[in-house]
Parts: sequence; C-alpha cells; structure tokens
Amino acid sequence: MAIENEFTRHCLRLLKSIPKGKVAAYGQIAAYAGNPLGARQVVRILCAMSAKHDLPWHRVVNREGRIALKDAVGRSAQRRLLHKEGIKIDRTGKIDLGRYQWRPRRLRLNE
DNA sequence: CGATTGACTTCTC
DNA sequence: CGAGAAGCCAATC
Repeated sequence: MAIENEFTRHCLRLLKSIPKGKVAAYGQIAAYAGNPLGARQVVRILCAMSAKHDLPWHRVVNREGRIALKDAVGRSAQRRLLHKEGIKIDRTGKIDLGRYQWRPRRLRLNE
C-alpha cells in the first residue's frame, strides 16, 4: 500500500532528511510539508509508520524543545537516542533549539 | 455522521 | 513557570 497524500509524502521526506544530531518540531515539519496546522498529523505519521519507514522519530520534539512522548519508557528511550547523537538536554529536560534545531535546505548559510 | 482522541501550539492568567 | 482553555486536523469509534 502506497503513500496516500502529498502531505504525508512530504513529511516522510522531511523526516528522513533530518540529519543526525539535529531535531525538528512537529509543527515545523507540518509547516514545511504544507500544513502549518498539521502538527498532530505528523504525530500520527510517526506513530503509524516510524518503524516501517525507519523514521528518526526520536529527532522530533515539541516546539519548546521538550520530549513530547507521554509514555515514560518511550521518553527515556528517546532521551537516550538523542544523547547518543550528541544532543545535550538540560536538567529540566529541555533541548537547546537555537543550537540543535534542524533547518531544511540552504536557509542556513550563515550561522 | 457526530464524538472522541492525540508524541501539538499558542494564548491567558 | 505552571495550569487551563481554545484552536486545529485526520483517524477511529
């Protein structure tokens, strides 16, 4: 069964291109995929297809730079994966977005 | 077909 | 900074 709509396709492509050591926000992915209000759809995609498509689900956090997962086990797993990629998380559980947030394409020339 | 439900976001207080 | 409410969207019931 193939990918149904364009939005989903874009999301998958974006998600797969998040480089190691960087993170993105749900709403951010949704926006680049064409639906600025589709953060929850991104969640659904991750939930449903992360395993099947080998998506870097752990590189997606909420807008604040915090792990959005509710499940305690999943949260620690994500924390571990991120840490393994060199992403630092402060003791309040927050990621420094200014430093780690992914920016698609060439908008990140200077920095 | 209306109600419920999220790994969301933004605004108020 | 924390808690609540409201907005948003698609899958599921």
